[in-house]
Amino acid sequence: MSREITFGNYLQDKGLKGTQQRDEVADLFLKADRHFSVEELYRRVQKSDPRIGFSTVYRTLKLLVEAGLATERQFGDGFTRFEPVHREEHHDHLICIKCGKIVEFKDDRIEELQNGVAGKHNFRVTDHKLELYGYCNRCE
Amino acid sequence: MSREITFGNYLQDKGLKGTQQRDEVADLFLKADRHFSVEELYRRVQKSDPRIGFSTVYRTLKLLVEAGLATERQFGDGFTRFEPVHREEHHDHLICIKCGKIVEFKDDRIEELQNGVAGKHNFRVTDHKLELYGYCNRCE
DNA sequence: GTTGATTTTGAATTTCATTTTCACTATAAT
DNA sequence: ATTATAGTGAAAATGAAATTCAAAATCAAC
Repeated sequence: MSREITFGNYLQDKGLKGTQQRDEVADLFLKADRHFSVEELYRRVQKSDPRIGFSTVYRTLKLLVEAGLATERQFGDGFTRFEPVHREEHHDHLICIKCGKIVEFKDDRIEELQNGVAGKHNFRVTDHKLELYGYCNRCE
Repeated sequence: MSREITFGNYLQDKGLKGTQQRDEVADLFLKADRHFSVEELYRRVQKSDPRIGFSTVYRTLKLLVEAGLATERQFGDGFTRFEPVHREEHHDHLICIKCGKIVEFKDDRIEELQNGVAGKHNFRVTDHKLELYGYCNRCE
């Protein structure tokens, strides 16, 4: 009986209104399927509709997070970044500290070991973050 | 011929001055051997010497990072946290999202797998961050 | 131990990403 | 269409972090 999770459905379920701005921001964000700082997404949004404001991009991104369609991350450069959630699977990041390139990866064995560690400390893990910082082959 | 890495030696090598304030801040920080937000360390410093300012705590913490005696971390609560570096070994964190408890752990097998992943993507990893978020047994 | 060039201090100010405000507009249920 | 409610965007506010600057402290050379 559960509906598909879409931004539109989320808004409706919460009694929030669907607006042209929200749709545009969400579309651009979700279809690009990569990491965005608010600034980056704002610039992209501006190109397709210059009348959409910074606040709206911010607010929409937060709604997407609430809806479970985006996650918020800090890579330590002072800017919060958002990324679309791929419903299938979790992933982690390799970050080049020179050029900023971000590569996603996934390793089931690492996740297993993580659960083992958490168990040893009597934690129930609900989320995790693994980031590897270094130099990509171009910057090396 | 390399000298021991101490804060005093670092300052001297860089032509910086050793001051009472720096010593106090560094001492309290290093000997406490736990995570601090700047605010937290500032409060502790205030108790032993109320005339030491916020900026000095900030600046000293940054110097400690430069000296390799502290690392800077973001746990996503909006405050930068600093922790003394234990020269022996790297460690990761288990964080309770209810009470804020932070447990350190280390798992060599995870580190090995990380290096494997990085290699596959032609990255040379210089640092990494692994954080497991969840509920500790008390908050569960 | 005094000097004096230079660095550090700390209160206050500034910065800057993010959040909030508020007058106005758009949405959607009736 | 009306109306109650929520959303918008420009501007202002917020708050953690960085910076400024006059006064104070440090330290190498005397």
